[in-house]
Amino acid sequence: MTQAESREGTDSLPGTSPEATRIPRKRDAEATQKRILSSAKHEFAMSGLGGARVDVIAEKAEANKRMIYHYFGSKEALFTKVLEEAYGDLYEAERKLKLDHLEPKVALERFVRFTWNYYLENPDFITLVNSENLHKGAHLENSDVLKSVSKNRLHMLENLLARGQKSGVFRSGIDAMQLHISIAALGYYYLTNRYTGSIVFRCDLMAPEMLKKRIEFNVDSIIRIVSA
Amino acid sequence: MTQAESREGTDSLPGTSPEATRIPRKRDAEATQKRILSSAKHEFAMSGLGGARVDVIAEKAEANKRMIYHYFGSKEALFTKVLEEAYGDLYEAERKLKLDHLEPKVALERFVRFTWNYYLENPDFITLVNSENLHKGAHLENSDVLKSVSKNRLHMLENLLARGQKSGVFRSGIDAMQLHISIAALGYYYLTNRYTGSIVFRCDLMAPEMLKKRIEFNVDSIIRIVSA
Amino acid sequence: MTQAESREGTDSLPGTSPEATRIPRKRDAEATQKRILSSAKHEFAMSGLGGARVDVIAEKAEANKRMIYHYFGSKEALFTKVLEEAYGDLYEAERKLKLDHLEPKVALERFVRFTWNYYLENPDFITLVNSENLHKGAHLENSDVLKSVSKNRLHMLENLLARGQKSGVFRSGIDAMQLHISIAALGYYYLTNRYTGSIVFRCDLMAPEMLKKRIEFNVDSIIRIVSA
Amino acid sequence: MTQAESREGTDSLPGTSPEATRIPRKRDAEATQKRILSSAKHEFAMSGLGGARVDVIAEKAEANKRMIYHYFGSKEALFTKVLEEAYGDLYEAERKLKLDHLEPKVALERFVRFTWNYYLENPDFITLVNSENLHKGAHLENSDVLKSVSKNRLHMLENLLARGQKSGVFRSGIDAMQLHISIAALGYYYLTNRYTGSIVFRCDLMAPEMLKKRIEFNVDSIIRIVSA
DNA sequence: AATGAATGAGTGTTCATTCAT
DNA sequence: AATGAATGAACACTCATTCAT
Repeated sequence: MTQAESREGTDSLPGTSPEATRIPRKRDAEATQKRILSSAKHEFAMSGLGGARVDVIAEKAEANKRMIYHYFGSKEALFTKVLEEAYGDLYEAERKLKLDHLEPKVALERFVRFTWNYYLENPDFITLVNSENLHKGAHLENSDVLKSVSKNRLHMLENLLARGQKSGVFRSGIDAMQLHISIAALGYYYLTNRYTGSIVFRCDLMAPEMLKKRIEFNVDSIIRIVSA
Repeated sequence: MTQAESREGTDSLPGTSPEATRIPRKRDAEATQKRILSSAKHEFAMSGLGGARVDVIAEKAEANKRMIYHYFGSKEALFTKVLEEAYGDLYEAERKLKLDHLEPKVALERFVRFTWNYYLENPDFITLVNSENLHKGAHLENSDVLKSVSKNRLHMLENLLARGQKSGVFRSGIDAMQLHISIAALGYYYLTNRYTGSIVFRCDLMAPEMLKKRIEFNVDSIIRIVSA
Repeated sequence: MTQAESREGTDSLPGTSPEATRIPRKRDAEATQKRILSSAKHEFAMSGLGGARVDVIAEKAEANKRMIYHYFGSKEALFTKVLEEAYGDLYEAERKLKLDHLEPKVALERFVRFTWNYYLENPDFITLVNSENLHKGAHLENSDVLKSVSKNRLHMLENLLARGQKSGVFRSGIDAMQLHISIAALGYYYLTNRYTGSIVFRCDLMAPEMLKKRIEFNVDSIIRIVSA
Repeated sequence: MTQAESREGTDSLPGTSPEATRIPRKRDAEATQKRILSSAKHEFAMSGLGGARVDVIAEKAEANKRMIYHYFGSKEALFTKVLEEAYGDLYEAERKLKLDHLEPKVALERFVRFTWNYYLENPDFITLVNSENLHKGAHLENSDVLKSVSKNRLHMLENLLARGQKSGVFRSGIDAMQLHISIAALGYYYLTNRYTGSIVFRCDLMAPEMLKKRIEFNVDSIIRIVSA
């Protein structure tokens, strides 16, 4: 199962200006893989693992179907790769937040809003995760990538809670994982079930003012949950 | 889209004579439909709409595949029926709670625990709802059954909040729908993502002590959210 | 793996004449299976297991491709069935020979000629067996059908040899299996390699006079081998 | 299906000056071709023409797939080349036997044993020939190589028979070709059908003592066939 | 001389659905 | 009421071969 074997990296000859003379990518193996991954992500998110069609993924990636098997081995392996990337992207975005220097309450609010916005702006993530859970986590179970990427994922929130407790704004005894899950839950559930929710509650849950209402409710809820 | 409410329940009451004059039990058309629905619910929950196999549904229902088309018209219509039943069951269980005579805080806690337990005991519900949302609610969009069954769904919570506010235990200005969604969210998210969650957080989210921790955290959270 | 499940057999109501009123075969499951088997035999013989095309088999059987999987489960299972039938047919033809009442030498000659003619008239048999041996016997290894059908296959020849030895026309100490194999070999090899043979020996091995020459040579050879 | 006879062989006619000064061992083009041929022989023998995979042949030859097309033109042309080599090797081995100075009976026995051993030690040969015959000899039909290599193939046996007849140990009127074919047949058939044979006769035809039994039976049979 | 990227036509197999009884 | 037979379109995946470097 070859993948990303087109490692060439530092081919910038000394003297060539920084990004300027980017060599046009041999015959574009890397670009093809990227297009396939992107297309696959979209299709898997839209239709689930079973529902997505390899032909469609290939077509939308402007690649030959055969390339998918050449680079990823199978539909399921491609799905795994897509999931790993999706998690990786989220975690990287989380890490970029840099909340350590902010006042704990402000930092927490920022994290809640970030999580909400990430779901809103990356609707694929939610459906991908749902798909994987429908399959009982079979594709990530043995994923070293996910394991390495999700290591120490609670550190940030733990630090934040510790700081808040020390300064007296947060109560003590809060389980970081439970809080983390809750922050995700309040946004995720609303968005993943927006269709049935809109029918059941007879209103458009995705209307801008509804979205605004929801994020404010969530921020307020989380603050209340942790407040001293 | 046939309805066929399939009423039968407790048939042979003690004391009724042998086979007596009891109406000859409409063959077992009704029973067949029930078996199909039950089998379909399980299969759809397990594999999604696309992943479920009509053959398997028929086989597990000990019915002929043709019967599915005879009674329900199509796989999608069957899926719709299954969803309607699933929602109907939840709402009926909710209605049976009878929280009106309880102290507001107690009643709310009871509702949170009920919701959590319902998800735990009816894991099919969660995956069915996920499936329908993957399909953008297409099967329930025009469902009169769902509409009628979900009418006034917030009444109970609204009354509860009003009572709590009047007695001073709940703060004012709480949006019943947002709260309702949050109560569901805190349980639903944890359970629907239990597989990826267990990988990411490196622990068995379904271990009894973990489940206990979670429901207590949820109850505490909701109470904090509404408390005055 | 359903197969031949359309057993209905003794549906001849008492009173209906013997074979006369043959019921017109419901919706012809049996006939379809037969057509598929026959078509498959031909295609497998012509192109081997790997080379045969399921589509072509279906088409030539005037059946839907799906039926192949309905009745036989897979291409390989179909191949197995074809092999079992092919062996069954040969053995049945062998059994019909009734050589017991013939003078040993005459009987042996008859058997040699029969074997040769069977190969000539059933060229499929040879290529099917070659195919199966290319696959190291994987499809017949666990075939109960073959095992049961090939039981006591040497009896006839053993009896024949015993009779001949007693009457003094055959020498003693002849291994029935080796002889059996040799009888087959002398015909089989000539016919299975008729194409390369014709090239190598620069003559048409299938020309009528060549065939005649060959069978006479074989008869003579076998008789010499066993003669006292 | 392009043929592209892939002529390369002996193109440097003796006397052409230019290249004169000993060609510097064409890089390792020659070695690559050899590795490809060897790998191809094995794969074709194992899986047949249709079943062999160009990728696998290339991989096992530690060569690039493209090289196969560069040197041989097509899969079928490669197959042809493999066949030609296989026949060439057998004939060369035959020629090396030098039976002319041996007593006719001894010489014949030696030839029978040689043939058997060659099949045993070169199992590829048998399956290759079977494959080609499955394809009706299409790849060797127009092979000048095979034609030239198989010229006068019967000479040796004809001489041997003549010598034996003259000395009175062999009977007269024996067709050399039929005998040649029979010698091959008795070994070839046993070995090519060893898998189905072992199932049918319920014994391991490849067990050392069984092989011994067979070759002795064959030697004895051939001697009886030709004896005066 | 040698190689990885790319392809289109095809493989066996599966599916929801309809037909005939 | 119930069933086995039948179907056509599609599906994931494969292959020999060619292109570009």
